Amino acid sequence: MTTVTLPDGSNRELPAGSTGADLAASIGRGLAKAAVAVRIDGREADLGAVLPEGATVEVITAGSAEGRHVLRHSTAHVLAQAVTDLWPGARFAIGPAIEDGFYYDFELPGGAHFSDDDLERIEARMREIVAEDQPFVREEHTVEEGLSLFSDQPYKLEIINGVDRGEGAGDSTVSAYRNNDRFVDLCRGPHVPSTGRLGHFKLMKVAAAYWRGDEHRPQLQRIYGTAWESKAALEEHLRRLEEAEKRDHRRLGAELDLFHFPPEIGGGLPVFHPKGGLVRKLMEDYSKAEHEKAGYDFVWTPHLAKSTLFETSGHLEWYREGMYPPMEMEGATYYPKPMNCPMHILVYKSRQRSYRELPLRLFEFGTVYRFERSGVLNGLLRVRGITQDDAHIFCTPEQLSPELSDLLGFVLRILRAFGLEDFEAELSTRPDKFVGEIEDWDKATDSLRQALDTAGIAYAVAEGEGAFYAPKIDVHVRDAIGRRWQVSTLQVDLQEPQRFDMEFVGADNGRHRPYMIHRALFGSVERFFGILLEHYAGAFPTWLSPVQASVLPVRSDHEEYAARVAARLREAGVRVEMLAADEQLGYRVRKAKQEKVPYVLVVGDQDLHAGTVGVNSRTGEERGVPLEDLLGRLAAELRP
RNA sequence: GCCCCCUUAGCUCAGUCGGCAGAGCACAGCCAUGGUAAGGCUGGUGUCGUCGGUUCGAUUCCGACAGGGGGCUCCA
Repeated sequence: MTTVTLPDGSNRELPAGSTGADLAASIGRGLAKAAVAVRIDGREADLGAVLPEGATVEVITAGSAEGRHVLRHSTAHVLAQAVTDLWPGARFAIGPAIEDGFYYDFELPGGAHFSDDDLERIEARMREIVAEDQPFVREEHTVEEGLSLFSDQPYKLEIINGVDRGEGAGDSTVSAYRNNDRFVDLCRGPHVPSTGRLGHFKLMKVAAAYWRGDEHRPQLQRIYGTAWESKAALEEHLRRLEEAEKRDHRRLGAELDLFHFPPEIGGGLPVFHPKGGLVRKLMEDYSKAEHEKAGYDFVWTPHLAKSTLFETSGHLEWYREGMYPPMEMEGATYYPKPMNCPMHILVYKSRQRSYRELPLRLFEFGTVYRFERSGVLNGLLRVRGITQDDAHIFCTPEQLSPELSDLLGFVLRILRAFGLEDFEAELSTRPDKFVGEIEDWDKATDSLRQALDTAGIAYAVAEGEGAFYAPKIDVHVRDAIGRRWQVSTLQVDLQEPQRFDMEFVGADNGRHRPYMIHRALFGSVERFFGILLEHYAGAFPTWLSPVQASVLPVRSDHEEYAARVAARLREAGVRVEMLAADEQLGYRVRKAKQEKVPYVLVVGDQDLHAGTVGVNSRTGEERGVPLEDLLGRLAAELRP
């Protein structure tokens, strides 16, 4: 007999030589059906693995996160098999499970490329493999055997050689999974018992990807797919993708007449139309008012500067490929600014500073220009002319920690005002290559950590992921459909104060180096605009809506009353428009609703005499609402 | 920058197995005055992304380029 411990702490006795599948079956039929793998003493293994005496064993089911991972990875193997069937001699690299699916990287004979039509052929072949219900048979090989088995697969050889060098935690063997005489793939596992367990998948797209993510190494053909434990889960996923497409800010930008990207201007350079411009102004006005209350000073700096400034700042040394090319003028070389910080530092340095005026908080909506590679542009989310809501805070060493805590609280408060509530932060610490002193890094990192603890939001620590000049906090938000976006960033710059030889006079009458905090709250106004547009699916909250109320007279002879209602709302500070009765009422309601106007107000005979309006809002429809009641409701929604 | 896909009316798209193109919405005019998501009739609209090649003839086939989308890489 073999005795194993289940996750709930109970023991179970099984005949000697029992496998994970036997265990699942002994617990229940449902579990046996849903099982795809097991975890034995914390290590994932195949369902067919023999259970050792005394082990702790957990059955992994298809619908769990780990189970989906196994399904997806197994589906990736089926993909590789289908590709090698259709393109004999194809080389394959890696095929991991990823969020929502999997991919596999290939190199086709003769450098051929996959087309979209190929995806259909491959998917058809995959379905045949699933129908054949081929077993996934695990094989253990020595490194030498592995090298010989995969002698025609250079990418696999590189992986095996990596294992040999100790990257595989000292293993001197490699494992492979064989489906039939023709197909065997190097893999750590685990896999589902057989291909018949798969089937709820779809190949999504083909893309190029560099081997090991290195653009100097060969470019491979990557196929992406999605895979789920049931038809319903797959369909739900595809439905979510459709939903995301409906929310696409580029589509909404056109439908709601907010902005566009004229090809005449160039990629990544949007123009905002009147309604988009108004939303943007409302965002900026609110932001400015809050910054003013929080003790910021407003500065303005130009878009160009001489090369010497960016030599001093180090941007030309470190960031040249991200900058627009230089312009020669009267013997000097000018660059469009890629960042605002050097200019703000010059404001600081315009005279001698005393500790008494610190912290000095300089704020600007500063438009910077970055030469983003054409392939990375992505609507408003990635542009080449970026308006940062940028501030630089200069403070004494003693002020650093309290300032950062206040700052993070301020950032979160403003984000909440825009309807974003679900935050996750990331604290990035000192990388291997860095500038400055370790004590400064430690102090800055501790202060950032303390700010996160004070704010009480969830955060992860990304060890060594900081910029070479600064540890930082990145704030991510989740939008209405659960997607994660990086917005705000707070960085403690450990380089620029040095490079610009910044100083202040302390209480001791000595000269000291200030600390410098960079921070952007929206990140970029354009990007934040795009995120908000997708978050709200175009239906901005009332205070941000370009048109807050539409007044619709039922017939022409109600137009005079409608105009009085509109005037009354306008006096109360509501952005209101009237849709005259030259079309049917239903048509005009539809039009206003499609424009996402939060309050559609219908006035007719009843209202004329009673001084009321019909209110069709996002929460429902009401008839005969007294105008004064409506004004009261609206007043509460005109501010964030 | 690299790979795949796309580009036909203001928008969404159909179409021509090579013979100068179409539907809905939008727009304009007229009629309809209608209590909550498309009333009716009439009408105009296109260098079929650009340039080149093949052809008697190219929007259609081929190539290059441009713009857009999805990825990769990058994001001091």
